[in-house]
Amino acid sequence: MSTAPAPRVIAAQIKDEALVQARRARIAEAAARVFREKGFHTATIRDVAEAAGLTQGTLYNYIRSKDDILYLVHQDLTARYTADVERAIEGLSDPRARLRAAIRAFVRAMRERHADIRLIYQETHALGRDSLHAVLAQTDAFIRLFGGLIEAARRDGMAIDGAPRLAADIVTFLPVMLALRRWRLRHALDGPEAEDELVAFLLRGLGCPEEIADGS
Amino acid sequence: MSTAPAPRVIAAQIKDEALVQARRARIAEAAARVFREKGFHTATIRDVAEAAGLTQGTLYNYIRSKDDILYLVHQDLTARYTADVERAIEGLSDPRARLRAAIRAFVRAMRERHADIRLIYQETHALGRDSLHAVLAQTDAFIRLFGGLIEAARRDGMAIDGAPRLAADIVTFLPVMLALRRWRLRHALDGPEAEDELVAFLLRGLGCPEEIADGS
Amino acid sequence: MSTAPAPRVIAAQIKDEALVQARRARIAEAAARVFREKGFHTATIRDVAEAAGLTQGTLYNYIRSKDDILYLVHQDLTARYTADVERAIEGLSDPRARLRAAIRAFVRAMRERHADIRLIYQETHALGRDSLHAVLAQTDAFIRLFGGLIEAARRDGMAIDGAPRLAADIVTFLPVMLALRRWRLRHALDGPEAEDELVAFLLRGLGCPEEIADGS
Amino acid sequence: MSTAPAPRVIAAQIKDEALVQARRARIAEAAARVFREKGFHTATIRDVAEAAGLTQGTLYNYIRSKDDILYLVHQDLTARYTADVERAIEGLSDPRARLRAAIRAFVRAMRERHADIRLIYQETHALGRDSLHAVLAQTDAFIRLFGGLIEAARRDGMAIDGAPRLAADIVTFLPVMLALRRWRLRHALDGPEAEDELVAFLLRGLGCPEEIADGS
DNA sequence: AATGAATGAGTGTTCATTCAT
DNA sequence: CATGAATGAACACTCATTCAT
Repeated sequence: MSTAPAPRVIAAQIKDEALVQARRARIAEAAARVFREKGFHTATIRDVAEAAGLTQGTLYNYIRSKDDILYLVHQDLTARYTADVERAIEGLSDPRARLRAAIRAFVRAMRERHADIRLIYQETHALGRDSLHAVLAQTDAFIRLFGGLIEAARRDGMAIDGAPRLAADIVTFLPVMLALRRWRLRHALDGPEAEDELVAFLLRGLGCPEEIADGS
Repeated sequence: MSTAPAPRVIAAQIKDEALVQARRARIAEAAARVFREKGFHTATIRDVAEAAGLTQGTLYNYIRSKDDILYLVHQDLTARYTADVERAIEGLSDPRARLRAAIRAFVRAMRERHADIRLIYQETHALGRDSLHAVLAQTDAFIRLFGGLIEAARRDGMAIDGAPRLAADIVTFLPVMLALRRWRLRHALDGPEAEDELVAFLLRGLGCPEEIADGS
Repeated sequence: MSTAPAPRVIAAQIKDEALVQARRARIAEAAARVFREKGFHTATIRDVAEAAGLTQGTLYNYIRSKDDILYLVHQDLTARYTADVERAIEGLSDPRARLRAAIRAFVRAMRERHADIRLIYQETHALGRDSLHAVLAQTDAFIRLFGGLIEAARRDGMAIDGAPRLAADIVTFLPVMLALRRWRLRHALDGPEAEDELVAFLLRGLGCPEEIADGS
Repeated sequence: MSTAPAPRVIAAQIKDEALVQARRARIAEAAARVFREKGFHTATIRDVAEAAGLTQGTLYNYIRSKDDILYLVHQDLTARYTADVERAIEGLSDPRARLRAAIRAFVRAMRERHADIRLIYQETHALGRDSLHAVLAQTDAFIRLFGGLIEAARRDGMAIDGAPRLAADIVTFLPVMLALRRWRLRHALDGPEAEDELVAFLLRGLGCPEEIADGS
């Protein structure tokens, strides 16, 4: 429902649009795997092609450059956690319930998709100018999705007196900690407990601690 | 006061220890500049040497590999924001005041050192095994510094009922947003305002909102 | 009338001979266009196929290799200026008039077909062994055509006392200057004037300057 | 004495200017050899490096791109035949003698350096924009050198009534035939004979056939 | 201790050609 | 007879690292 930003167009040598879609999905998936393991710069096109079950030459029929691959990965991974959140609020109509569900879903996504999230935060800067803008636009749309949920909850009467203008940013950033601090949290506090604490912290910070009671 | 972790030892060709220290400081500073601009992988040893006013050959008298340089940079930048915080609480003895001052200082450091922080979060994964462990240990010590401050404040009677075990992590992660979301915040909410909102949010999240009143 | 050299045979996948002829004409024409713009090596088979309105696969039904295309182009372009000259002397029977008309026509062809001529002189060396021999034989026949015209004029009484053995070569080479030195002549001396000067120079060099009077 | 055009500057990684000069001379010489044999596009950087007795990496310390090498070759070969001509007129002061000597020297250079000349005429179009302009400027200067010689001879009283404005171009183009038509002339008319005929033809074309008598 | 030239393995990318449908 | 996806060998160029002076 959120206005999805126009994705960057990647030119292909292949005419069969359905084939292009399918292959690119496979490439994005395989590349994500490779990049997670070795990092974008260390990974070679050869690695990606092999992981995707394609030859180098064939790979280049579907993308134009290594940057295209990185863009494909970003686009795909961002779409995934966005879908997680959208799916979580799909049936709900109560604004407060929608916000709570969204936060929960996002927090969970950050924990479950930690490797993907780390990849994004590490390699976004390696994107070319156009790819970067497209990805940031996509991320921006996601953050604004939360902005809308918060605004609706407030209009519905929820008392949000904390960080009025930063709220959407905070809510979409703090949970990233579960991915970027995993090296530390894994040892200290694992699993869903961390999720619960984070959700509570966020709601309290927003100024609506009472929501904790009926959370989850 | 916090137990500083043993730094990784970098072997040098040069005997004069003072010279080694001085040169490495210059290298770290120059490399940080170069890496911020071009990223670690894109930057070449030549770039770093030139920026440091050394020749390539000379550079290699003080470091053993490109990874050493990245480690030097991490070590240096991490030490800087750590020092910011330590300096902020230096004269203070009241546990609550110490915690508040530390949070403030850290938030400010994240905003002012945004380029350095972004560099750290983007390139840490490029570190070699040993360098990575050393840097994570350093970061861990910093987080534990906050853990200690929080614990002290609690013992002093501060009501911290939010995220007891995650508190130190949250406090040392959320402000990073000022650096990593700068592409967005710059347009929305610039300068010290964002700092204030963040501090308030953190304190509220910790469960001690009354602290806001006498903040700063 | 001159004995046209046996052209190199290009094997085709297609049985319909008329279709093969038609397609190859289109390919030669399209390829010439592409090669003039980008050069033979820089141009891709894809470029040629597109320019000819064929797919890559179809293209390969009419030629066997990229070299075949280059040969087709050479063969075609050489035939064109040869036809220009042959057409110019078609109705004439007076040997001296025939020679003069041939020279004029060739000079004009070099100026008008400058792009084609440049293409020939630049890319002939890229031809494979067999193609090269075939093209050189074709060119040789063209030069011998002039040799015959000169010989006939001499037998008719024209005083040709200059460069008796090189005459045909000179006459068929000097005008090429209008194509290969176009980068310079365009600025200095454009259009038909250059043609006139060249013709006069050639006749004077051949030792029959009196021919200038009734030229054109 | 002629105003040499400013050559294109090629950036080097090496500081020792004398070394750069020496190496580049070797590279130009070796590359010319390789390009003559295989052509510019077919020759690889590896071929050139090997022929120059350098490793690939070292080669790139003295040039920036393959285009640089081609430029180096052009610049070198053009300078060679230019030097041939300049050397031939060095001691002479009589304008007519100077012109005659220059023509003779150029004709001889074209025959002796036929392989280099063919290389130039085949590969000039492969030069990049800047390189091309630099080379054309160099060639233009050479042609203007002849323009000056012709003008001086005319002022001295030599009757030049043929192709006044094209004279310099013709004189510097026709002899190229000895290189570009070598595939034909070798069989028909070899050695110095062809040279003599060409010189005679040129002088006759210029309208001063009496010069033939005291030629050579 | 400083210099800077040499090295060579490695990388992204291209493209002529083939062939199953 | 047409199509267009697949192939893989090849190539220009980079750069961290070494080492003789």
